Order: sequence, then structure tokens, then C-alpha cells
Amino acid sequence: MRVETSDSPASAPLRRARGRPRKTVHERDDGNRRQELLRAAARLFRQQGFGATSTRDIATAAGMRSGSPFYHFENKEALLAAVMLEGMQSALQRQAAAMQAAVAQAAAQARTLSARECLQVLVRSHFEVLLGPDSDFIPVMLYEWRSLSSEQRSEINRLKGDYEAVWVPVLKALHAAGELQGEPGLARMLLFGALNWSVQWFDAARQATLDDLSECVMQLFLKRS
Amino acid sequence: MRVETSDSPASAPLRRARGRPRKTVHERDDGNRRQELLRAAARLFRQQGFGATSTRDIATAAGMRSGSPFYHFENKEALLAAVMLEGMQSALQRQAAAMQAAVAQAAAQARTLSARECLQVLVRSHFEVLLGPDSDFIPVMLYEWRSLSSEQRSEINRLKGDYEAVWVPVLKALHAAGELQGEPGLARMLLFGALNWSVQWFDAARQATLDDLSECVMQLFLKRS
DNA sequence: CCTACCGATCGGTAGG
DNA sequence: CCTACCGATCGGTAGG
Repeated sequence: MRVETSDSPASAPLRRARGRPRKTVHERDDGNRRQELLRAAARLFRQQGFGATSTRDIATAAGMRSGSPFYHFENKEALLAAVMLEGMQSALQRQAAAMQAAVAQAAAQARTLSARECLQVLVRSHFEVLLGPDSDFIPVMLYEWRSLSSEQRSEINRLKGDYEAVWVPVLKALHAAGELQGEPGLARMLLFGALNWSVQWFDAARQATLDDLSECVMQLFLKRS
Repeated sequence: MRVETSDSPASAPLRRARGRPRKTVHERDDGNRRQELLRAAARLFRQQGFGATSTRDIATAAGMRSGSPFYHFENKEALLAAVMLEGMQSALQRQAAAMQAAVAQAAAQARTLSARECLQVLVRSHFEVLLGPDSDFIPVMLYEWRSLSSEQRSEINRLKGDYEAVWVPVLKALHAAGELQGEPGLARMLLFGALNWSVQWFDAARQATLDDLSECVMQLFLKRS
């Protein structure tokens, strides 16, 4: 479920009445402005890199003055970490939604999903996270990892672990069935590489659809059983 | 195994015999000092990113003062471009050497290389370029591409084209034989992604060898024929 | 969230 | 390649 950031008149009254904020917490209730900062930061970090993007660039892109991002985030690194966190949460939600929908559809036909079908769903969902709408957050996480402090890495690493954990039994089943070959640990990393690299070359305007891409992955990686 | 760019082989022992400390002045040995700058820049650009690495960091790592890199390179961007150029030239040399050695070995047995064997050689050579000794240059090229000006990109793009051109007929033959499936253009990009992503996770100290990795790639991507 | 501002650092240069 | 230096920009802060 994406957070709506475009100014809808209905959402304004829903926010807390003006007044003194709780001083201890930085992340106040003004989700809207904060969200605009996150989106601007994600876009600029992706286009230019973390090191080449100034907090002034981000402020300007979000329609603020140069000091204002530090009202929402402690420092530039915390902004990067927030972008990555948002990206992972969104990715986990999309992954879970895609799996649940597929399971429900199979159940309606009184059958279960094959491992092959599971992989298809995961691959397709992964491409959507990488290349679909609002897809700056995860590429930033993938390609700016080294700019994070080690403290911030651990929190996001937990979510990455959750995300990958869904794949493991699927890949294991395919390997057991002989449909996926090569040492499973290495094979998993190679597969993720094939998918993640797509952010470097995929151009939705000129090339294949995400369905084409997913189909190619299935054909390329899986053996006939 | 490093490529000497402008040094004569005789000059290295000469300097060493004098035991000259690096800061001694007025010896013109541009090739060597330039090479030290390139190596330091490659390492730092890879570790920290282009934007997060100052020219002072690089100068210090090469044993110079802050202004000295600009004696060798016009500006910071030109230094980045030089790192990438060096990486691609080295990669092309290694690729050509690996292919020639394999072809010669097959010829000694009065036979030709199969497409499968060609791919094996290319994959193994690619992993060496990415993960072997002196392997900072190509990862910098892969992950700092956006920091290059468009002028500098075109020169390096030519070399990238040369590098990929060697793969195309091999992949085409495997596709024709049914050993490699999926739309060939997409399949090539997915394959490169699987390989290139390895720089993000491979740890030579704890994990498999480059031979293990190459074997896994072959098993994962190729069908039995 | 803005105004006004600061100390630090950066890429780069002049001259030897 | 070093010394000495500069203008610009950066991350970040005080106070309202």
C-alpha cells in the first residue's frame, strides 16, 4: 500500500491539529512533507548518487529551504537510511500481496501452487519493485549500500533477510526437482544478480514488458522437468 | 600481471636500486606515479564511491600532496574516466588471452572449441576481471557509470562494445542449439547481471573459488543438449 | 519550516 | 610534484 503524497484536500484535516510537537521524536506526524522529502531524495540519490547529491538539492526538489530537511531527519545519512527502509517495507508488502493473491487464485481452483509458479510470482513481483512505479527506493538501497553506517545496515539487513527468506524454500524445491541446477547458495546470488542488474539497463519505454522479462528469466534459469 | 602503460621494463629496477623514497623531488617518472594514482583512485572509488572520495584522499593514498593529482589529470572526472579506461583495456587483454589460450589448446588436440567451452572460458575470465587481483577498476566502471560525463562515456562505451561483441556469437550458437533459452538480447543482459552482481557479495576468503562460481553459472544457465 | 549563518572541506590553481 | 592559497559549496545549527 503506497502512501499517498500528492496533496489530497481530504487528507489535510485528518492530520493532527497544530501545536507543539513531541520534542523527543524527530519523525513527527507530518507525514506528507516528510514523504515528499523521501521521494525527492530517492530520485536524486538514484540519479546522481548519495555523495553527489546535496541536502540543498533535496530540499529544493521538495520545495523547501536548505535547512528544512534537518527538521525531519537528523542528518543526511539518516535520510538515506529512511529511503532504504521505505523501499524495503514497500517491497515486502508487494511481495506478500503477490504471493497471497496467487495462493488464493490457486485455492479457488482447489489446487496448490507449484514451485515453478511460486518463482514466477516472486520474479515478477521483484521486477515490479525494481522497475515499476515509484521504483527509486530499492535501486538506491542496492547501489548505495556502502554509504550507510554499519548501525543502519543491520536494521535494513533484517528486512532483506525477510525478503530473501521467502525465496529460499522455493529455490530449494526447484533444486530438489532438478529444475534449478548449480550449488543453491551460489545459484540464489546469481539469480538475484540477474534481476537486480536490470535497473542498469532496462528501459520500459523502448523494450520489453515486465512480463517479457519474467518469462525470459524462467526460460533462462529453469530446466524442463 | 598489471599492464604497464608507458614504463620501460628497465626503469623499475633502476628506481628500486636507489632506494628512493617516494617524496623525493624532481624525478620525472610520470608513468609510475600516474599508475599509483590510478590504483589508489580505483580502490577508493570502489570502497567509498566517486562522490564520497576527495582528491585529497587519493593524493594521500598515493603519497602525494593535495594539489599533485592535478599535475597528472585535468580534474577529478578525468581521473575517474582513466580508471575505467584502464579497467576496460585490462579486461579486453585478459579476455583475448584466455580465448587464445583455449583455442590453442584445442588446436593441439586437432579439434575446435565448442560454444559451451567458449562460454566457460568467457565466464571464467570475466570473474577474474571482476574478482581477481587488481580488480577494483572494473567494479568502479560498473558502479560509477552515472558519474561520468557523456563525452567520456562514449570512448569507454566503444570498449564495452568490443568486450561484449565476443560473447554475442557464442550466445547465439548456444541459443540456436537450444542450450540457452529465452530471448537472446534479454538473456545476455540477465547473464551479465548475474556475473556483475558478484562483486557485491563474493568474498574470496570465505567462499567458493572462481572455478566453483564459473561451474555454477554453466549449470544454472545452460540446458543439456 | 524559514532566516541567517558558520566552520569545514572541497576541487582546483599559480608559481616554483 | 610541492607550497600556499582561493572561491564555492557543503552539512548542519540557532532561534523564531
